[in-house]
Amino acid sequence: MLSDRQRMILNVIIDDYIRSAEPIGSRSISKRSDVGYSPATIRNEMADLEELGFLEQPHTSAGRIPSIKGYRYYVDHLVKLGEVNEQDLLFVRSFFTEKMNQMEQIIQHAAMILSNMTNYTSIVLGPETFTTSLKHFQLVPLGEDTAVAIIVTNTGHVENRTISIPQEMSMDEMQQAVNILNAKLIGVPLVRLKAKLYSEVGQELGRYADQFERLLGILDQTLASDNDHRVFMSGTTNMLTQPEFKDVDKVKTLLDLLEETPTIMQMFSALPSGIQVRIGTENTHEAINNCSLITATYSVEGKSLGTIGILGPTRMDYGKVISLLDILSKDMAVLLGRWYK
Amino acid sequence: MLSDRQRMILNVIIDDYIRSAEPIGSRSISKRSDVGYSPATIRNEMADLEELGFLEQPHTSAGRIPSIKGYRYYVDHLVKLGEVNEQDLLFVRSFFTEKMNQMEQIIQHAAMILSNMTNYTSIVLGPETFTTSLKHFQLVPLGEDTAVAIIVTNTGHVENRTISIPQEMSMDEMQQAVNILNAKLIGVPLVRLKAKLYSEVGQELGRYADQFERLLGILDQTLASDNDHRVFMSGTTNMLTQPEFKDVDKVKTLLDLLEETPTIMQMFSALPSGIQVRIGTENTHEAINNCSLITATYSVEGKSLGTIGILGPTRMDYGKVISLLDILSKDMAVLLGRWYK
DNA sequence: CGTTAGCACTCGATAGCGTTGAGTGCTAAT
DNA sequence: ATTAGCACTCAACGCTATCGAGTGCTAACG
Repeated sequence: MLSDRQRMILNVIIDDYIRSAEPIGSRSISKRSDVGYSPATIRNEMADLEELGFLEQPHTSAGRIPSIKGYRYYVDHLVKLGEVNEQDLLFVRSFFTEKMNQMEQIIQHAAMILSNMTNYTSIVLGPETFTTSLKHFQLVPLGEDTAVAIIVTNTGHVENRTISIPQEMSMDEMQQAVNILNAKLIGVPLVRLKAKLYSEVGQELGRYADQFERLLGILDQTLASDNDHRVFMSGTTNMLTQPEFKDVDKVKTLLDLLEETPTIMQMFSALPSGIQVRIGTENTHEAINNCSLITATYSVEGKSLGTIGILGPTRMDYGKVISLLDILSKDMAVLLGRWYK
Repeated sequence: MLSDRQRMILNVIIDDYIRSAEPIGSRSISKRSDVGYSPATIRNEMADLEELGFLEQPHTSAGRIPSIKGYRYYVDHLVKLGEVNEQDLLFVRSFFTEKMNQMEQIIQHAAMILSNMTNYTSIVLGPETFTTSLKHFQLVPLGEDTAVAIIVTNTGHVENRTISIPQEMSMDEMQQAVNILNAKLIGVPLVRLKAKLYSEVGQELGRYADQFERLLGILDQTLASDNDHRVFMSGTTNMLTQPEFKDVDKVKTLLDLLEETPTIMQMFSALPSGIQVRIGTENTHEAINNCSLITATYSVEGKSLGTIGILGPTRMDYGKVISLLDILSKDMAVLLGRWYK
């Protein structure tokens, strides 16, 4: 479809544009030592590339910038994965080798590393609920009529909620019910928990009637409240340093989007495994139509655990980001693998 | 120091400027129905006020804007506390009357209400650690060599951390040690916990030697890790809608500041009780030298629990914000009072 | 025939310049 | 003491000219 020379030129244009954020002219390309053609020749090729839809002109007599299609081709065929330099690699690894024994800590750090090394915004989703199961359920009395309900999952995630205990229920009764729940429910995946509660444990606890009903409510509340605990972000303000976000209005819509956890979850859910690149309008949300989102899933034994991603301008250093995500997703998988063995 | 008329004029200028964000001229003041003077008279007074340092002129032939000193005078002597209208009051209260039984939930909501109602950025600090004490300490085994350490405080706050258990220590031994710790340490304020650990419990657990040392480390880790859990923010992007933040650079320095939890903590710590207003350069941090920070502490039985605050441009609706903070801090005190009775 | 030099052309960006109008300070009249 | 009147200032706005980076086309070249 494209000649070697066209590919070369497209490649150079995109590389340069990623660095400079300004339209690239034929002269500047011609001057590069690795390009042996005159500006005129380059111009001809550029005109062709534009006709094919790989390049765009902001206006006549400006240089060319890559189009979405151009970026797409670049990502699919041209990009050289930046061989992450030794130093960076060590940096990444060192972050993970310290005593990092809590899952959320690992995830948080991953987000930080990503945003620090790329200067874009990083988004990390923790493991999906359906792979986690209940490890322990407990009530800790606080005062006369309050207690803390604590749920521990096999991933080491702890969810807690302070609840008020109905007057007519004694602490002892409560504790007894909790014991039964523990006996029956440990090991059950969180998503199936509710169903299991009603079906199996229901009969067993039948005689506890009222109390049981309340406890269910508590468990339910606790489970419902942790939906947003699993999105981590870092470097949200990095966006502001990019020249494409000089306009405050764009910044606002973008930052507002990032604050809406449900939207983020939705964007990240149902992503195919492996590395995905969504360029500009390929993204469903309008607010990021001039952004690119690169995501990588991390998984253990074939099971997808979660997703890490980088959000930056369409003019993004794809090579670097992709290779970084690749490394990091694998490292995370190894590290998190512990919890799932 | 100031004549009645000067005060009136200063008041009008600041009120108008807060609304319009644009320099106020003599004509526009004169035209107001409640001002019976001609522009010329107003001009004379304005010139005097400027000489006294209450007003500033961005440039000759522009209107006047309040100076820091002007705002200060306004806040100290002129501001009419916006009598929060019935509807808003109900709105605030309704937010709190629902089943809101977890401390962090209350605080989070308070931050949300504040930012929603003011369109500025709200910052809320949860109760200081020294008023909270240990309620419960527990280990939940996860796998062969890992466990979750859970600390519950009397405020209903739960702190947790996944830890790895040294090979040479059996779960039973561990559990035994935990039991002793619980027996000895419940009720001890968190800040004194560490000292108490070494002094009192040390001897008791002497024979557990090694294990004890490890457990200490665990408790220590857990306590050290929750320093930033207590700052809540809402409406950070509201800043962007203010005309004084058209400039992306200012926005960035500001948002960066807000992301540094330690700095925020530092800013809020050691604030005198009651309502405080820090205008412009009265703030220590340069990044908010064109902002005003209004804070209110909330306390139960004379003990200060925490702080709620609003960060906005110096051109801020002081009357509204102050009265809102007043109401909210009192409501929060009542609500949180439960935990401390 | 592919490549390149030359040249006219386009158009955003920048600078210079007059105009406008909001606002001031001063003076003299009320 | 207040106000009307007036000259003055200055940012904002719009207009025009200039500049230059970059293009597209044509013709010449190897």
